[in-house]
Amino acid sequence: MLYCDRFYISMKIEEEIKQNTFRNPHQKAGINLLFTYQWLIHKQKDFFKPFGITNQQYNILRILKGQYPKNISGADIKVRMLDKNSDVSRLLDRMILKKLVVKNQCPSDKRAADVSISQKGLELLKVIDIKNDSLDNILDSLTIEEATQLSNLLDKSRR
Amino acid sequence: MLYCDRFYISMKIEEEIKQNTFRNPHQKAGINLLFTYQWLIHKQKDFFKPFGITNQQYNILRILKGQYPKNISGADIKVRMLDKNSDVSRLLDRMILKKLVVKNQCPSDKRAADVSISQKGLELLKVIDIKNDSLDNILDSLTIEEATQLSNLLDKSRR
DNA sequence: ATAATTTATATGTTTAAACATATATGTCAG
DNA sequence: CTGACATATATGTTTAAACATATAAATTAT
Repeated sequence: MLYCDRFYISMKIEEEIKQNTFRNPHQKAGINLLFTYQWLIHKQKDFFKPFGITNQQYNILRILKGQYPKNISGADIKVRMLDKNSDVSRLLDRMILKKLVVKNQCPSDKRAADVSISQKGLELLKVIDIKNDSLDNILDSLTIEEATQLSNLLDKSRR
Repeated sequence: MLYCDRFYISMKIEEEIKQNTFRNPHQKAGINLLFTYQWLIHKQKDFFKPFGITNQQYNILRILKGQYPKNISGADIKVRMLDKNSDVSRLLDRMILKKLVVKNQCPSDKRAADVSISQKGLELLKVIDIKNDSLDNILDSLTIEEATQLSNLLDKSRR
């Protein structure tokens, strides 16, 4: 966590969006989820910016590293992604331009792609991993128990 | 809630993104938050689509209705928005084209805009409000206590 | 009063999201 | 084997997000 953030006073969602009443606790939770996402995603964006990649690109690198040295298809990447509506095809195009990933036609299914992380991609992840703590620590005002509880409530939210 | 959803079996985040291990509970909570946001935002997008507006446009309509019949400036809209990085200027342009909002120059501060919801905007909100339940009910697998708890944990997440 | 600074909004540009459609390969029923 | 359908990916187009910069009015300092 950045030092200056220690002086940041946390605000409730009511104050953050200057709205004092909500229809019900469910509406409030939903709005808070949308707001907190924006808060988190912008923190993450700031974190990734010096490395020249976006959140989604990092997400793909992580997925590919998890499979390394195996190849994986674009469809397989998609089911592992956080945003299932991602345009994987063009996301990969941009990452190929940066030489972070390698793509070939899959020999056993000529429709599919064989995608894997490149040496350069692995090295980038290694550099990012050194600073990983500051990524995880974005949420460290929660205790371990609270983080677990939050995750469980989010699972339950989706039915 | 849609009838067909009653047959949907909720999955934990591990299954949803096919990732079994996380660095720590905080990383897991963060990933779950990003994933659940995507789940929620796409549900909401589907909800708003028949009305011809986006989530952000609805958000602005709500804000303007909250002030109605008072005018409010673009900057004031921004501090009330869920996404503080919104391009309010062009968002309003699009809504003016749809005749959902009205914008004039503020006489007491000629830099500022006096924005208010139009009659057409109010009527649209009225139609949407009738179906509001299905918006709030997106999260109704949570009890009232859980929804409150989730909201509190989200507040705490942001320090 | 004037220059410097801040604030409110607009605009230009690049990149990505959203959505529909196309193409090519694979699978399966008959 | 053939036709119908499913799947994997690519591409075209429209719209919006991201970011920098510009303009104009208001505020502040000197």
